Amino acid sequence: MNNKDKMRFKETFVRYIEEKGMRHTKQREAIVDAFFSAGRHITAEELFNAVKGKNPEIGYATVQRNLNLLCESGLTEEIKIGKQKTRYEQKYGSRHHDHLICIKCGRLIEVNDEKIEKLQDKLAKANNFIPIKHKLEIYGICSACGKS
Amino acid sequence: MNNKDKMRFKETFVRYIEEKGMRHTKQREAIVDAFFSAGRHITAEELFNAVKGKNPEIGYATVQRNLNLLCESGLTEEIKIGKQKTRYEQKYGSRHHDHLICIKCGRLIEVNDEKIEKLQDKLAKANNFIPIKHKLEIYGICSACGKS
DNA sequence: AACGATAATGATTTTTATTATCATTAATCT
DNA sequence: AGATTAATGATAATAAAAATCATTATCGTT
Repeated sequence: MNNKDKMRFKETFVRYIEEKGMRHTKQREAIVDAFFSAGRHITAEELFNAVKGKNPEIGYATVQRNLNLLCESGLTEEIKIGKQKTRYEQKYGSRHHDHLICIKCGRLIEVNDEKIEKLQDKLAKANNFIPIKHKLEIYGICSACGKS
Repeated sequence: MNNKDKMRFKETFVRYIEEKGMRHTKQREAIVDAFFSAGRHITAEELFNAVKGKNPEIGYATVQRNLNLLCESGLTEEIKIGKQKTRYEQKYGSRHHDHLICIKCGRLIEVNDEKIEKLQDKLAKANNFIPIKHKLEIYGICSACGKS
């Protein structure tokens, strides 16, 4: 995700915050910034530690709360895999994608298939179901783990 | 799921138990039986209450443990949706299927599309990924909720 | 059928992630 | 600047699932 996307992401979030009559704070800013410097699929705890580097006074609850806010705004999404703790993935600037999940090393590979997307919509409609979003996870062995 | 399937399911489970050097107990029997009488997507708590009807002395931990065993054996699968508590779905005798999930009423609709299945395998292989299983969940509004 | 080894049970505690509480702080409006 | 009230941070509460452990029950062996 490039810098332009980051700016847009932050602007979108600020707009969301303002629309809900919420306030802009140093902590929110720090959390959103750290969210980008960190890896694509981060846990609340990891993000907390990352933010603490520059803002030692930050509280865990604040990080958790703001991650929840980001999710509510639709800019971010929770990823839950098996017994792992919830990870957060930012959605802005990245097209929708599905995940290949390695059951050996836990690697997440982002993939997309337009045909599958279309067939999913068709499948939903055939059941008089209005599709809003979907989640496709394929579990298996990644190329690295397949060699050993 | 008919009675024949139930018998096969139980036999398969017994075989699994024996292979692992585990023992057959009244509680296991009662839990597996209740698992069938109950709905298709049941929580550990619901199953516990169901079993307690006929076996008041059953412990919660025993139900949980045996559900975990069923999952390990592959006969049963966990379904986690949003913040809901884990539900368990028996897999034996029912072909693989995906889920349409109504975000209004929570209804689970089981669906299947052979074309999607094949494209998924293709997608995985294009990434040098060996697919083992997958999970497709389409969230949206079901026909009943769409009317109101 | 009784014995012994040990798996399973059931009551309870622990763990772990997330949410709620609440006094204090700080952002925003007038 | 002052008032209002949202946000924070420390902590407690929740809740689901897993771990612990003394007791019970299963099952192969005799």
